[in-house]
Amino acid sequence: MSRKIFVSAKEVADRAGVSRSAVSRTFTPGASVSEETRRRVTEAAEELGYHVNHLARGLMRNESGIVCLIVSEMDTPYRARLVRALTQQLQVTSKIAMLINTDRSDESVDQALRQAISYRADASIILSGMPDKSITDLCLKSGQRLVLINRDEDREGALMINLNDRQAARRAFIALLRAGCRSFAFANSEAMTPSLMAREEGFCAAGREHGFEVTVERFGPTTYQSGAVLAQRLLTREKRPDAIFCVNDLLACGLMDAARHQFNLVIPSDVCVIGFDDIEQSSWSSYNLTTFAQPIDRIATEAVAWLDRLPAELGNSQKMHAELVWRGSVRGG
Amino acid sequence: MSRKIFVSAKEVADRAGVSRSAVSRTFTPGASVSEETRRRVTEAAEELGYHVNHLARGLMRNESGIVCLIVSEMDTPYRARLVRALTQQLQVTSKIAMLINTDRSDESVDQALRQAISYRADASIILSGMPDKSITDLCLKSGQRLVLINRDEDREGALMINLNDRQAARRAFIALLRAGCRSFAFANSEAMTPSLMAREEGFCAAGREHGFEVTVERFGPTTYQSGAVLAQRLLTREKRPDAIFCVNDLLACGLMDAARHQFNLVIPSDVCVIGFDDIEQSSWSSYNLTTFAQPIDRIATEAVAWLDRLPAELGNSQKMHAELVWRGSVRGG
DNA sequence: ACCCGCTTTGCAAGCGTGTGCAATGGTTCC
DNA sequence: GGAACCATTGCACACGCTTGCAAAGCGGGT
Repeated sequence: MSRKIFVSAKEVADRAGVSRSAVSRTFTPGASVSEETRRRVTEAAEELGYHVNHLARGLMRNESGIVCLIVSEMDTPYRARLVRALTQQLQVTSKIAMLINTDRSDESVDQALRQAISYRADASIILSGMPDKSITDLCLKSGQRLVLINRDEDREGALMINLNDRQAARRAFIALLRAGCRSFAFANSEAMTPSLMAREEGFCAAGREHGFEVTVERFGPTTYQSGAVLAQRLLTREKRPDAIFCVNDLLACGLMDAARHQFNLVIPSDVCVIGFDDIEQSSWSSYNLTTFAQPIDRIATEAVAWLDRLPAELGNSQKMHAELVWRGSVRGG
Repeated sequence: MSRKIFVSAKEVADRAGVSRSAVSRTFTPGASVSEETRRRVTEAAEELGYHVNHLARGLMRNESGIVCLIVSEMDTPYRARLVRALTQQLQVTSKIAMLINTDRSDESVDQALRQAISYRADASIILSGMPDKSITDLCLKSGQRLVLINRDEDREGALMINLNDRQAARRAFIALLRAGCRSFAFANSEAMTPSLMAREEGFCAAGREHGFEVTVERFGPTTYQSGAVLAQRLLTREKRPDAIFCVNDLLACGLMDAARHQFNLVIPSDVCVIGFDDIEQSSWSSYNLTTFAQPIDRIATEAVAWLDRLPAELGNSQKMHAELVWRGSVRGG
């Protein structure tokens, strides 16, 4: 509760011998100020260490410059990279990221959006979870922009950025088929988020179309540890799969480690593996995992660019393409 | 530039048939409001979707509730975990994290602090880089709290949280010595930050005390890729080291992968490795790396707790203890 | 009936800005 | 010289909130 004593425009004005408006205008791009007064103001501001109060400015302009990033488990490699790309991109367009962690309860996405409203954020970008419609409606009605990344459910007025998960999954199947695999499995978590389920469905559908049945196994959260459990379940079947598509690189890493160290299998000769996300670890030589790269920078760029668009051109759905990155966990390639 | 139309306290007051003060008091813990009016106010607020404007509140109270996290390369496993822990802890004490990325130029830490001042942040927590003294002085003079994590340089009035890097490094040496190693190397990056250098110095000092010379090699940024290069340099020496202390787990992973896949060495029988940070990957069975765990949660808790302390008790330095986590990359244990 | 103390409530000032409006002063053009 | 124009500047109000202050209401004790 320390008394804060930031220097205000009034003090700068006094020191520079001008009116307070002059100070305000000096720091407002495009405002009318003579070269002389601008010089004197900036000088005085420099000496006093003056910085425009963005809280007050936001209050007046009705535009805070704040954008909320709502995310859970943000130390996950993929999420961390996305958060990094987003904050960076926001700064480029002179906005600033407010980070809200929704690790705790389920309703906390709603809680997070309430915070966003309280701080009069210009926009919220949701990377995890799905907020209630009532609260997103309130956001939109209040004039707040909303971006949903890989969230799938429809929200009129929001920007929705999604991957072509289904198509990528089909592509994965084809790749494994061409590699000579004949017994296919899909390793999923129990998170059941739309994009994860889309990958599962796409893979199974592709299998059926080619006359193969796909073994699906689901377990726990989408983590390395779950990958080990899934390996346990899949690789002990009497008909051991020779191709496993993992819903996620993290899972894939866990599964590969278990396959090698517990079951002494060789990848890719005994079993081929494909992942999703292209996290950094996938390129590490212990994994060398063939996987799908999300266009993270493009996602971030598009999301942020949309925030400055006029409401007129609110085309509200962007489909992104996940590119297959060939590495050593699939034969041939 | 969409017109925002958040609902204000005035509207709630009108609807509830009370004064604007009443509604303000309803949302101010500890203020004097009768049960009856509070009920009517909350009801009206609920119907209208009212949320206190934290910008305006911050302006009045001179306390924004905002805390800036200043960090570069935040998708690095260790940093990401720290950021997560900090945001979570901040939310627990009903503050909110503003995330500032300083990946770009060198002066951008200063830039970041200017942003923090502009948004009248109650505090700034610096995880990367070292700001100029003039700007930190301005922060402190303005009544902003400052926390430096693993930044080492002195800043009167700020809280500095550091690890016992030197001591941990000595501990690493002892462990390797006890494992029977006789040829020691230290793998460092060229980042040269105080804590990394402290680890190097501590390790070398311990070596000298026991009559061993430690081979030091430094290369590039503190990444997985650098680890591979360092492996190249260290493992091709005529007297190949049988113990390598890596400044960081990321480096260690890269080094281990190169040692195994390029040089066909077995860990720990051919060479023992110790890392630092205990990132998640260190526990993955491909690495199973003996390393030092930073007390991330405690760091976050202490940092955030300090923000609420009275200025009287500003003890400004906290030494944290990094705990050795025994895994399989060192013989014995 | 009166006074005292306590809780509740409204009024109004103020936080640090942005900006419309009118006034000022200078320059150019006829 | 006067009119017309333009850039610059200061005044004052607004933004949405908190909070000190005083007034109002109320109950109880004498």
